[in-house]
Amino acid sequence: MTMKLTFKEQIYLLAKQIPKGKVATYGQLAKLAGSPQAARAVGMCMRTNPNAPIVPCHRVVSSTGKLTGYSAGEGIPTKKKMLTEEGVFFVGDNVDLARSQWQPSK
DNA sequence: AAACTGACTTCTC
DNA sequence: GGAGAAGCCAGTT
Repeated sequence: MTMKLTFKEQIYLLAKQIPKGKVATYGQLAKLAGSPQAARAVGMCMRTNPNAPIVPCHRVVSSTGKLTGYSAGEGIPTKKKMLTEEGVFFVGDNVDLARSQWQPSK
């Protein structure tokens, strides 16, 4: 049978699929991974894993578009800067999800 | 194996 | 829309 990927493995695979200029919410990834209520677990995976270069965790934000946590650089400020550079739309300090949320194909 | 933790989400006021 | 409280999940100790 197939190798059962751990929850975080799936999260990483999904995160890597987020296109530049778009963002996904923790809950969104959780849902795509098969656990709609595991948004919290998703955040933890990002935090407990220093694989920043292979996983664009800066493209993952909260359901309100707020930038929560970021271990690299200056933290949130750096995260916002990176997203802005990629062309993500902002409304103040929050991402304009209406325009910049990733919409994966089914 | 149990308890604690946390980069979440949703509800109510 | 902001502040506070409760619920849920997987990982770590």
